[in-house]
Amino acid sequence: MATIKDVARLAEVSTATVSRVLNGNGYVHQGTKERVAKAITQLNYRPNDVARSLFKGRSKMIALFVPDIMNPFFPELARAVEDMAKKRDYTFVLCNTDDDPAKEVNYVQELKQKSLDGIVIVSSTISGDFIKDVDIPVVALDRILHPSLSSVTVNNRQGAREATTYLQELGCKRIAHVAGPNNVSNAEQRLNGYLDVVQEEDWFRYSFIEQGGYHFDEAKKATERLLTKHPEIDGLFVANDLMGVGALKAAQSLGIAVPDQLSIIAFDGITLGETTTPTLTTMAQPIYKAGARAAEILIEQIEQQNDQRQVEEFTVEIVERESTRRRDA
Amino acid sequence: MATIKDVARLAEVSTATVSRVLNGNGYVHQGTKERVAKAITQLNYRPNDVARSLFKGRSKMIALFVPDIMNPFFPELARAVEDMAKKRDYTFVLCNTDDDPAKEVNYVQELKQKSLDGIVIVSSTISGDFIKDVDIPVVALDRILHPSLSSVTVNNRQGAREATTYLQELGCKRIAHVAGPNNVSNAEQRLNGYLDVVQEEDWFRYSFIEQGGYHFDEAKKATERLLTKHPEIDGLFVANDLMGVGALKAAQSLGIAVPDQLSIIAFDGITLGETTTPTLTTMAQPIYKAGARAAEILIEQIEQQNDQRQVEEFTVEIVERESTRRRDA
DNA sequence: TTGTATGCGTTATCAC
DNA sequence: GTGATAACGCATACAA
Repeated sequence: MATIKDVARLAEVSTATVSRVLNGNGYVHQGTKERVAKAITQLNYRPNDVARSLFKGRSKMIALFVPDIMNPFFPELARAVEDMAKKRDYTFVLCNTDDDPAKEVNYVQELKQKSLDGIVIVSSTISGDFIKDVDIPVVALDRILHPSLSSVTVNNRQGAREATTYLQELGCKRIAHVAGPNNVSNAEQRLNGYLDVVQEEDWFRYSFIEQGGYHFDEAKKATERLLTKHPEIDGLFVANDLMGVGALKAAQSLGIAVPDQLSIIAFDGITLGETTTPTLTTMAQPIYKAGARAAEILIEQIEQQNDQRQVEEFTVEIVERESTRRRDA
Repeated sequence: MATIKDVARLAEVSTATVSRVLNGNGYVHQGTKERVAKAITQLNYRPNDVARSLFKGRSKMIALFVPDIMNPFFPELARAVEDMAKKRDYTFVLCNTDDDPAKEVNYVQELKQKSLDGIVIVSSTISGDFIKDVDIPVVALDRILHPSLSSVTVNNRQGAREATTYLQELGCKRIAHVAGPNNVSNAEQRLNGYLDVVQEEDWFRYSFIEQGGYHFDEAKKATERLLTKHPEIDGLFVANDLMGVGALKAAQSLGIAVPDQLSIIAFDGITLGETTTPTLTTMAQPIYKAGARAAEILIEQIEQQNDQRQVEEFTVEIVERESTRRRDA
């Protein structure tokens, strides 16, 4: 690989001048500029980003932390962040944290050694105190982590209210909820939204709620428990789509017809919900937009175009598919 | 961040000595070693990887190129490569190429400026001539790219034969194929495996084959065409699971019962096939193992533990689920 | 408008 | 055993 010295030699100028034309800084005579440009193309010269990083202390790299890219919610988020990174000339690093705080801290450590410029993080486990002391920009995505951080989320509580109300309007009389993990902010908000709507109903009891931990299998079992102990359930709000598919499977295994006997609505709007039979009604997030916006905020923060904390909340929208149907009166 | 100089000063030695204890190179007195170690912990010193990279010309980073992480085949591959990277102390960069040769070339360019150490690539579009001239190690995964490259794949042709034979053994008399794109090596191999089994059958005609381009929607349409023009089809081999789900949907929309009237078997073994109704029978690849092995070979090549080209082929295995059933005689 | 010199934080070479 | 010091490739402060 040619270096800036080779270019300087060929163009018969100093390296400083080459650097100037490279970065468009300072004055440089039109004629020499052209000589340098010619030398650059002749040698097919590309600046060494590592040397640049060393000098600048910045690397033009950002990372996305997700619990596990194999969870079908995250690929679209990853794609969005990567697209924005590329658009802004950043390299995209992906880290799977398994919701393990030790791994998260370890990643931060290693990436800082590489002068990583910033992190978009989806996490509920990392200590807020740790993350606020990380001295590079961090943007929380999908879940709130710490009040000092910028974040991009959706209106989970309101969305959950709408989902539950939708089931009511369909004519469901007994609406249960398969909840996400109780230490995750968005799961709590979805639970609260559900409670907002049903808590005052005379039939309501807490036994209409079961934990599904955002996992397919757990949700399937949770749904089986719900439908067994409360056969009167005719509507189910599930905290995310992955669990929603688990719920679908549970109903099937118990011989309960969806949507004829039971309407199911979930949350997220991932593609998975379009491939099941019946397809899954859901409160769809603008997943791609949220991911892209998080990356954009991060980059603005890195480049100090906008240094202050930003909190953005997108709106979810119902997507009616086959797993819900109006009940006959 | 503390630097090696700070450590040297605190331990009252030279930076050279600190470097020695850091890397375990050269002789250093036990006592000084301890002093240095103490200074390191006291300052919470971490070496600057950028400076190291600049000196060494290597970055301890590897990349994975995939067409699109949103395609459900790739997240497991990405996870595998990332896990192996982490295990060997490499940082993991993810690139979505959209099967666009220009983007691929551009990524290579930019990553080389960052001294990226190597690439695991899933691609059918990049020019083999270009990639063989990339002067860092490259390992092809899932698809063959160029004869000079190391690669990790599966026995596509044999797997396709087994899938087709399996349908025959089930009693299917007219077996059609929804094929992948015709410029992709593994898709061609799967098509050939199908042909190996059915080409000599007297009923066989090329109209039993339709292109699905490895896309859900295309496969759905292709299947509708197949089942419309050949209502006698009772067995379908689909070139991958994503398309298999599309085929399932097509059959449903035509009112054809799977597996009662039509048995469907696909290829890959991704999780998606477990969530459909009926679940999808498939020739399952050891996706995670293949990804991990590709990364391992890459790293061996980078670290010159094993410099020569490696070609590994894993074996696929049938996973019988609900989309196939023995036909009554 | 351009060149010289210095530093970014490491590692390796060569003395001592 | 240990310490100066050059070098990795670039960008900037300062001179000219």
